[in-house]
Amino acid sequence: MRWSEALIPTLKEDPQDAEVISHKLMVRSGLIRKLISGSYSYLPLGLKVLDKIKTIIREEMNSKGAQEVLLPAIHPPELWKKTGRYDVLGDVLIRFKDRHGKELVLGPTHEEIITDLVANNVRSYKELPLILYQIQTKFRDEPRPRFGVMRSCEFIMKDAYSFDCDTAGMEASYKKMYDAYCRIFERCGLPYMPVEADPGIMGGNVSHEFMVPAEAGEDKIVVCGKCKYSASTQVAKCKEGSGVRGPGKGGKRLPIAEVETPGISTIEKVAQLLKVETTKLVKTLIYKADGKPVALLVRGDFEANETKLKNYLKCEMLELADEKTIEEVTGAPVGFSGPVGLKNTRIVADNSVKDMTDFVTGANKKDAHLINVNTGRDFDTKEFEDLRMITRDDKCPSCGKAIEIINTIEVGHTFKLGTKYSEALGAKFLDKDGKEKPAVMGCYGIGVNRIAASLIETSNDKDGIIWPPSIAPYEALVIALNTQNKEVKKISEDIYKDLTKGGIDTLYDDRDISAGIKFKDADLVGIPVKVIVGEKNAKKGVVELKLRKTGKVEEITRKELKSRIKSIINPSV
RNA sequence: CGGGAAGUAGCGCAGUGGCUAGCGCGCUUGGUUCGGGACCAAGAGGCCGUGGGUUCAAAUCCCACCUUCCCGACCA
Repeated sequence: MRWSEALIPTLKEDPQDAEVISHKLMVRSGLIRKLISGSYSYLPLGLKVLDKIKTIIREEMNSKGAQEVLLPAIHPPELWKKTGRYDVLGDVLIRFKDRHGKELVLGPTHEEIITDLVANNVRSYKELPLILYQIQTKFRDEPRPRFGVMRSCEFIMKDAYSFDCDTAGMEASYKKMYDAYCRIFERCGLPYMPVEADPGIMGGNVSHEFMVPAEAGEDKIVVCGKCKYSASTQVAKCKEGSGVRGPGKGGKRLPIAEVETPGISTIEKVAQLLKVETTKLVKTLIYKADGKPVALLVRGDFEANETKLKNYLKCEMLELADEKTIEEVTGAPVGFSGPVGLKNTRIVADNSVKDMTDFVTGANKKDAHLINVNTGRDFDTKEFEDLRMITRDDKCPSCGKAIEIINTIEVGHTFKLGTKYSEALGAKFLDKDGKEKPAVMGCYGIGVNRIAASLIETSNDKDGIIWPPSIAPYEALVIALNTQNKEVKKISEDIYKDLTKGGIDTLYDDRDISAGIKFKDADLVGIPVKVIVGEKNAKKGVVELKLRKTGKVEEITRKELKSRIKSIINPSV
């Protein structure tokens, strides 16, 4: 492609509405433009990147025997109602009506649709296993689209689904996809790490997230430098008693007493007023689990982990109770809840509360707290579990050494689904033993746009993007420094044609503008290999080859050029 | 949905009651340049987010709404 004919609107300055680096650089380098919040147009250069990522994904999927399909984006709500996700997804699911008044939804993901397809077309164990995938646009009404294409309402996802006769088969399919994912992210040049994660509303009990460490990441994971343990903070187990500043164990059991705390309703303020550490307080959080109130107790300095609570309670919907419910349950306004005297409410407690004695809680009474509360004496619960968020002071749940908590971007997620969808949608097959069984499923997602954004997030400098050859919009850029010079122009043209013919994806900057602009644009757009044709070198019969990543310069004859570039962009050949 | 910020030329911004709304970059034309965002000259380009109000007079003050960004809530 000739730059003079291409639509590559680069910008000198950061766009006013971009905050994170990848967003700024994607806009500045002419990859994307915003239409509305959470919805972006891909310009020629941006689309080329997406296409290269898709090609890598297809190659790796196909090599594992997965077959590509294309499912519709418009779905009937009935399928979503069958699995209950019509309600669970809530406002995220975009709903609308056609001209006949029939309700339709836009696909936020495709478990329901693919399972329905398999249910209608697969009858026998002989047709399994099956792995189907597609690369398609998903629609989600995100509560808060953010960071350019990192979290958008319309995005491209590669989603794959495996169907097997039994759990062992599913495990094998899962392994195949897991391996393919590692290959994909590796080939895209991403520093990724797979971590244990929570399946959330997808269902199933095991899932892995593929994370790219980046400051701008929205997710947090725990990593252990010693034993390589890594997990999403949502699921990372807290070793009992491993949080620092443990509660004062033992001691006397002092008589329970009420203290006045007018208008003091936060943990910090109560601790301040009573002149005690927040570790002497117990937070009481009232939740609604499938509509029923549940009280969760957590030591004052810890944070509740709703994922763990939800999994422990085995409920579909879990949300913090609203003010009205809290008043009904506790008889007091928000901020004064406590376990003592709670009626008709299940009380569950985090392990951090187990050994605490003489602690502080709300009194279930406006402007009052209780001191010297003791489990067993003043209230009771047998339900102690790991229900809090891990902190950086916790110890590695695997080896007990220090851990780190880092920000990451989720670029992929794989799930062992089991039979949740196949049962709900009737994806059954006749097995060898003549019995009808539901297919055992797995599902596997990759955010295609997110791969591009995460790469930029982890690979850039003050001048712009640094693409790896594998997903760069072009592999090489030929710069004719002075297009007015006949010789320079001729050599550049020849090189451009020669490289292109030789199978190197080449962009040719033939614009009649100053060299400085060409260099700045080249660095901004970040094409890995620059071939610079200037007057002086032309006379010497050489051209200059400069690498974006290292800045390394070599002078090279035109004869050697093609094979040298090939060895750079594809080292294995 | 709660808190905060912002909307003026394609982009980045200035203009806080006054007469024809500016600056830089970009764009067009002509000329000079040509190895890291060159220079000269002449141009084009604005419902000052929308609607209402206050005023002799509003980009500027007031109200409502829309849009965007950030933090939180939420999130596969």
